[in-house]
Amino acid sequence: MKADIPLAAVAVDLVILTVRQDALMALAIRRGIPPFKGQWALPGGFVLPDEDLDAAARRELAEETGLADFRAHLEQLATYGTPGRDPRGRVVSVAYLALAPDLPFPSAGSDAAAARWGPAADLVGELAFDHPQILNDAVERARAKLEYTPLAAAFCADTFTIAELRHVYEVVWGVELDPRNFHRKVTSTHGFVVQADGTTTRDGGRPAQLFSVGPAEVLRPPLMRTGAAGEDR
Amino acid sequence: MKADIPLAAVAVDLVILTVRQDALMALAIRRGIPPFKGQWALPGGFVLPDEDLDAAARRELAEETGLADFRAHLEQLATYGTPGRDPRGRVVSVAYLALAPDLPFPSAGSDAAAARWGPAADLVGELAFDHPQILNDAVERARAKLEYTPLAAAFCADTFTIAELRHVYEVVWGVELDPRNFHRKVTSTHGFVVQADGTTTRDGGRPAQLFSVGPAEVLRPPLMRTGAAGEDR
DNA sequence: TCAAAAGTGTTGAACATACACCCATGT
DNA sequence: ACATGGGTGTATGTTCAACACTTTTGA
Repeated sequence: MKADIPLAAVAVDLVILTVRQDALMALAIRRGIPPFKGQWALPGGFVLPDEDLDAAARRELAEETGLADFRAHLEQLATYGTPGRDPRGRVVSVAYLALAPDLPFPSAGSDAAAARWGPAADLVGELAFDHPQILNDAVERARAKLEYTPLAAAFCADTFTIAELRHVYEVVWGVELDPRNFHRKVTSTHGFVVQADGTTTRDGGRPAQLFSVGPAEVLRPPLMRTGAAGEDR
Repeated sequence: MKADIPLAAVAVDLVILTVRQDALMALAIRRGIPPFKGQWALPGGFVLPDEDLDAAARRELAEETGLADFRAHLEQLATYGTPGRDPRGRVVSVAYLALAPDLPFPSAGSDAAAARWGPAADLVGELAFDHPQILNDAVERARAKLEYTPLAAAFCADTFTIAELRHVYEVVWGVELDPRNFHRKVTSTHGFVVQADGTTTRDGGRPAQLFSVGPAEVLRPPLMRTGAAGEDR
């Protein structure tokens, strides 16, 4: 490569979101090494030579969550490269957004002294680097994507009830949805969910049919818009 | 910076789209230096030390189009960093999407022997590097964004008629829209367009009211969906 | 006066919201 | 039996596609 081309370190940072305890949560890592040692930050790390960006993100996801071959949605979010964003020098960071179901993570990985789930709203005020901005962008992206993709199911287990799926929308959007209209809408949207075997009463009341995500078809039309709540009078 | 952190060159590549001659066109540069000398590619260049990514994109936009202080929409698209995508070595490229009105560009810049507008559909088969993929992603993004943002006006001059705005949608989406329903929809969507002074007959027929983009307000609701054409019988 | 484009009115269909109401389980 | 959540039916309102019709210019 020509000598006069400026070089930079390339990192990937992960915003791993999940719905947990009625809140939208993100995974944060307590930094075990400088800079910002002891502070919370997004999980991430440098891209290896000859490693693809997506592969680096997937590797970090597996490392930090302690789960290999992890069933989660992962997509590139945006790239942050403002000079001075990392005191070590020029670091260009490619941020990724991961949506995961609520699983009890072993967490705590390589250079991390600790890891924790925190409400996204709270973490924005605690993270080091420019990670608050990245987290904000990630949450905004997630909110937007629920509107026109069937991505909400990425927050659920392999099989789920319609009510659990509705809970995802309610938490991510901070609204209440009418259970009856939501049920109709989801089940009548072709390709969104497909009936799975069995029912469950884990939410109490009448047994609920289990569903799983539909086959990877194209789903162009808008899937969900607001649709406010209502009460029987 | 620690010595064992792998470094990479960071570039910005631009997909500059415009609507021209009833087609969605992109700006291509004939490369004046190796690699791929003589072939067509997207305009772009390396990010300077201490230069922000957005600033680098804006600088390249000004350089390649020959227009400084350019009134165009510019947003980050995605980042491409597959090892081997550039034969010179590890190059991570942050792609930007620009939407410009149809202006007669002086074009031809620094290391470019020539520049030309080409239909996006054709250029996909001609570009060097992984630029066909970048162009594809850009067109897809542009198409999607017209649906839920007022961005179509970025393809128009400072003032425009509703018919000109409709033409943008028709070309980008490859559909025909009903002029009457489109007119009603656009003018009744608060904050999309505001009446400007004067009328024009440049499209023939009855003089058309001129409009300009509304003040930078929030426009969350979906602005445009298909809405096929129809004929009076 | 005719063609061509701008713009308004109206109607039937599709869809969304807000509920009443019934169903199937655990306690 | 009754509380709890699952799921269906239905009326009312809103949005949208289709298209008839009027307006205003240039040729």
